[in-house]
Amino acid sequence: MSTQSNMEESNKYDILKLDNQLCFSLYVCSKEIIRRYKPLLDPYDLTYTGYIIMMALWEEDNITIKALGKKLYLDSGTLTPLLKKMEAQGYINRNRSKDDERNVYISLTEKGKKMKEKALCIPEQMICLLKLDPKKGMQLIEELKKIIRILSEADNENTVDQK
Amino acid sequence: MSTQSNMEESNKYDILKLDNQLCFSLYVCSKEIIRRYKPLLDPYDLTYTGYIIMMALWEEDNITIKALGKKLYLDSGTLTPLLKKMEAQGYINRNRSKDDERNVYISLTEKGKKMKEKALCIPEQMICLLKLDPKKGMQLIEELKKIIRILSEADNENTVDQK
DNA sequence: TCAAATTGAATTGTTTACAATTATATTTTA
DNA sequence: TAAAATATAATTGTAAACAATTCAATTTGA
Repeated sequence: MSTQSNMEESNKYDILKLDNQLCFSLYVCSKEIIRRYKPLLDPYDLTYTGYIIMMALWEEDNITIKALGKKLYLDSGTLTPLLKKMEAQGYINRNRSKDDERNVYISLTEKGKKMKEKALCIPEQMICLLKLDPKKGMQLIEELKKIIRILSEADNENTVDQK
Repeated sequence: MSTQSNMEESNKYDILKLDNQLCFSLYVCSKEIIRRYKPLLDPYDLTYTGYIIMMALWEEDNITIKALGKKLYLDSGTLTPLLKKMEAQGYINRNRSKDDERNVYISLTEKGKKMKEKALCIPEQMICLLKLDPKKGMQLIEELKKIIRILSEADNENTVDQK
């Protein structure tokens, strides 16, 4: 449909068209989905970023900010203020390690743990809204992870020489 | 690989895992790609958002902020300050319509038009970095557009009744 | 062992992004 | 035709996000 057809003449500027930009589609798609999370997360007074922090902790509790950032592809500049807010909200605790005082461990409070059960309806509702076929969805996720992997490998190639 | 295998036991909380979240993959993928645009756009002193504004205008020059926002999925709160900056940089002009003074038309300056030719290497370099197979890439784009379409249809369903 | 390098979190500054509101212009309708 | 409704940009306020820097703790290695 929008791929090259012999009806529309093609020219060298086609690669500059928004319709042919993978990144633009990703950018719009991710923003538009995240916007739809808002009403689902409002009852918990969490933003999407707060929600993925909770998901990371439900998978693995009591991890450092560093490890959390690696999982979520976020840095301390984003996480630190957000985690302080979530601590104030009673979802998590922040504990500086006695062993190595550089590390701050984040752990779930009872409230944070209890939320997991109630949160089950969030992805359920989102899958429904997206009319997502589970298989198709997982395939898409795998494609995206492949891209993410390629990018981080490209980074490594540019940094192996320094040691 | 990360889909259901009979090795790992599955439980009802699987849908809450980051690995199974389409939105999270989209979010990371789009952020990580956009971050890689930075060095390519720095020579033009444009951010990714400025770049997609340019792409929109290269496709269709002299359109209203409203139309630009619809194409790019951005609202005036984002566009107005950015367009003012890009006008100051000499890429575009902003003209309030004489016919209907509510409309502000955005058009490319000569500098803005000239950039199109030089910009060709930007998607080229990105495709190379992503090691993207053009066909696979377009398929992925179509999948993403399908999702975006479903979301906007869902919005319409919730607003048809008001008239 | 102690200076230098590295690490992890926090801070600072800038840019995006969106919701909600405001201001102005235009269109509708009573 | 005047009031009400609608449309478009601009503004305001808040939250993310990241780069770059700072600070303190730890590790390395000379």
